[in-house]
Amino acid sequence: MAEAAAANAVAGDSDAAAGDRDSADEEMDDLEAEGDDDEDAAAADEEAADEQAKFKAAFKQASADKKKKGKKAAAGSSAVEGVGTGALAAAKHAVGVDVKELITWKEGTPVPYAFLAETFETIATTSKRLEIISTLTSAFRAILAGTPGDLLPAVYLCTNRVAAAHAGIELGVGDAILIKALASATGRKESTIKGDYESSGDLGVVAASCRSAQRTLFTPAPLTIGGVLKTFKEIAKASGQSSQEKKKGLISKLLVASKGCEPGYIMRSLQAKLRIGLAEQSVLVAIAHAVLLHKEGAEDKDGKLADRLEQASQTVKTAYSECPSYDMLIPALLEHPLAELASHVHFMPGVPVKPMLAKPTTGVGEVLDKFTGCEFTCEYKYDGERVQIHVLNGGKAVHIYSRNAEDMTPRYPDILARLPAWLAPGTDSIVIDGEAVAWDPEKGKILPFQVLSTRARKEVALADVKVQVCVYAFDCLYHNGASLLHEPLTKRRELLHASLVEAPGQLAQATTKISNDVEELEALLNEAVDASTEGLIVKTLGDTYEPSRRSSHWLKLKKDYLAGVGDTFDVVPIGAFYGRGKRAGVFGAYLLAVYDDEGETYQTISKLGTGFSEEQLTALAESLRPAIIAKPRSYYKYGESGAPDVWFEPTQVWEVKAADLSISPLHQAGLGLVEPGKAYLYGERVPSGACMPRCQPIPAVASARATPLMCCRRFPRLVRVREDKGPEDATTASQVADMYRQQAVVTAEARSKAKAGDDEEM
DNA sequence: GTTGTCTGCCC
DNA sequence: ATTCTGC
DNA sequence: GCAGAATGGGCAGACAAC
Repeated sequence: MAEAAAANAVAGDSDAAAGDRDSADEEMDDLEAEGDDDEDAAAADEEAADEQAKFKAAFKQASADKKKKGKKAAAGSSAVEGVGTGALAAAKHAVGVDVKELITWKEGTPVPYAFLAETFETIATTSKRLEIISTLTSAFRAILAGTPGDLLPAVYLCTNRVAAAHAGIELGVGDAILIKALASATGRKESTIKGDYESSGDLGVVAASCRSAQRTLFTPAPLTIGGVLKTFKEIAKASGQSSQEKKKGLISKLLVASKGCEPGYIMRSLQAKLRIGLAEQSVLVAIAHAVLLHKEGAEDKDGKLADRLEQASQTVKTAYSECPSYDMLIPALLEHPLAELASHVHFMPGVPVKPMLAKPTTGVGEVLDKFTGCEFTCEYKYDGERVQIHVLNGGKAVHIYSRNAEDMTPRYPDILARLPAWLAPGTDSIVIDGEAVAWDPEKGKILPFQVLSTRARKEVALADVKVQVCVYAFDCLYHNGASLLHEPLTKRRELLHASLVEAPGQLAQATTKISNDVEELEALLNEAVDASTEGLIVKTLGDTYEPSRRSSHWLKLKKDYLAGVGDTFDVVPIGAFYGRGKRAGVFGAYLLAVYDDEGETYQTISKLGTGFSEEQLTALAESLRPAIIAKPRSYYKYGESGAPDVWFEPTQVWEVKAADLSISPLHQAGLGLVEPGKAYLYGERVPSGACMPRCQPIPAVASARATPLMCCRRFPRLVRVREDKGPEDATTASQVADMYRQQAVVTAEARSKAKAGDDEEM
C-alpha cells in the first residue's frame, strides 16, 4: 500500500497518497527489523513483508526482482518505445496528467519534502528512462503550478548538489558521518548500523527501516523541499572546530523529522547517489518538458508537441552544458520564453563550460573505421590534469577550472603569474582547453601524474610552488569576445596557435600530427608513449566543440586499451569487500595479490572492482564463498588499513589489466625487491626515515612511507578468470619489480635519480 | 604537536 | 579513471 | 549510443583524537 500511495502521488491520486501515509509508516515498521537488538520482532504482517521485499528488491539484486519489477512497471507504464517519438513518450504521462490534482500542498506554500521523496519512490520502481522522465516532469509541473519558487531547490535535491560545481561549496559528508548521525537519530549503536549497511548495501534502506521501526513520541513538522536544502547548505557551511559534531546534529535533526520514505532519500542525497536511475541528464530533460508544458499547456494542438519537447530539452541541455549553473538556468527559464533561453544562459568567460570528452577505442582499426571519410588529427594525450583557463582583460583576470568544473585557480598561482606573457599581441580574452602536466625544469621533461598530484590544492604563494607545471594547450573555446564552441576544430586551433606564444617548459601547444594510415597511426601511438604521454586523442577537424559530450568526434587511443597489449597480471584474490547498491548480496570488489616465490607470501597489489559482468560477479562470489577463512594467512602481506571484509584461501587466478605501476602507501607487491634508494623518484630515504631533497623542486612522493617499494596499479580491471593456473603460478613479486623498473617514464627517471642517490649516500 | 580518519577530487 | 547494462 | 551506477589508486586538507 505504501507503494501504491507513492505511485499515486504522481499519478494523480493525491488524496490517497496523503491519507495512506501514516498507515504506510506502520506497515514498514518491520522492514529489516529482524535481528535488531533494540526492537521486538513484530509479528510478520504478510503485506508488510511483501512491501519490504519489494522495497529492497527495488534497490537490490536485479535478477532476483525482475518479476516484481515487471509487474510494478506494467501497472503504470506507457509501452511507447522508439527513438523518434522519445520526447513525446517521455512526456506522455505528463501530458495527460491534471497537474492541479498532483498538488498535495496548499498552493503558494512550501512544497513538502514528502512530495519529492514519493516522486523518487515512484521513479525507483522502473528502469525505463522515458517513464522516469515523465514522472519527474509531472512532479516539476506540479511544483511550477503550486509553488514555482521551489523548483530550484527541488532541482538541487534531484541532482545531489547544494551549489554549482565552481562555487566550491561541498557538503563534507560521507558514510562515516551519516552512520554517526543515524545512530544518534535512532539511538542505535553505530556498529549495528554498520552491520545493516554491510548486509543491505544501502544506507537509505537502513535509515528507512530504523526510522519506521522507531516509536515516535510526537509528530515533528513536515519537512519541506526548501527546508531540507537549507539544512544541506548549513551542513556544507559548517567548518572549524566541532564542525563534524555540528554536521552530525543537523543530519540527525533531519532524520528525526523525516518519515516514510523520506529518511532513505535524505541519506542518499547526502551520499550524492540517489540510485534510482535519475541523474543530471534526465533532470535536465524533465526541467525542459515541465517548463514547456507549464507555459504552453499540455495539449498537442498541432501534432508537433513531440518536436517542441525534443527541442526544449536540447535547448536546456545546451544551455546547461555551456553554463552549468542551476542558479542561472532555472530563473532564466521562469522569466523568459524558452526560445530566448540561449540569449540569457550561454557560454561566458568566468563560468566553466563542461569540457568535451573523448571516447575510448580498442585499437587503430576502430579509429579508422569511425573516421572514414573525415579529416582527422592526432594529439598526444598528456597525463596530467585537465585545465580550462579563462583569461580576461589581457590576463588581468584569470580563472582555472578542472574537468569537473571545480575552480582550481588557487592551485595554480604559477600559471596566473605567467599567463600575460603567453598572450600574443592583440589577445585580450581567451578560454584555453589544455592539460597541466608536472614538469622537471632541470631535465626539461614531463613527470608522471603522481608527481602532479602532490601539488598543494589550496591557495599557495608563488614562491612555495613545489612542482612545476607545463600547460599543453589543445583547444580554444573563446577568443576576444566571441564563443568558438560552434566553430570547427580547424578554426579553433588556428586561433589557439595565433593567440598564444609558447614558453619553454611553461606553455606548449599539444603535439599534433595528421595521418590516416594504419601503420603510421601505430607508430604515432608508440611515439606518444615514448614521449611520456598516455597515448593519443584522435579528433575530427570539421566538428564543433560539444560540451560535456563523450562524442565520437574525439577518440582516445591508449596502449592499455589494445587487446593483447598492455600490462596484464595474473593475480590471486585473497579477500573481498561487500558490495553496495546493485551489488548488494555479492562482493563489490576484491583484494588482489601477487605471489612472492622467495618468501612464499602473497603480497597485495590492488583492489579490483570493474570488468566483471553481473553474472560473473554472482558466479565469483559463489565460487569463492567456500574459500572464506576467518583470519588472513600469516603469509599474506597487506596494509592494515586496506583489510577486506572477508579473507580467502588462495584458490583462483585472475588476469587483470591496468595502466601502469605506481608507488603505493598501502599495497605490498615487490616489497623490498627494489633497493630503497631506487624506490623514489624524487626523494631519497635516509636512515632516519626522513625524505631528503634531491633536486629542486622536490615533490616528496612517498615521503612518509615506512617501506621501500610497494607497487600498485592504476585503473585495474578484470580481463578473465584463468582456469588454467593455480595460485602459485600467479605473477611473482620479482616480475612486478622488473616491470616497475622497465616502465618507460619511471625507469629513466628512477634510474638516473637512484644512481645519483647512490653516489650521494656513499 | 603528532597521528589517524574522513572527505573530495584528480586521474 | 574503466566497465557493464537497460533502454 | 546514451545515461546511469558499480567500482579502482592516491593525493592534500580538515578535523578529531591522542
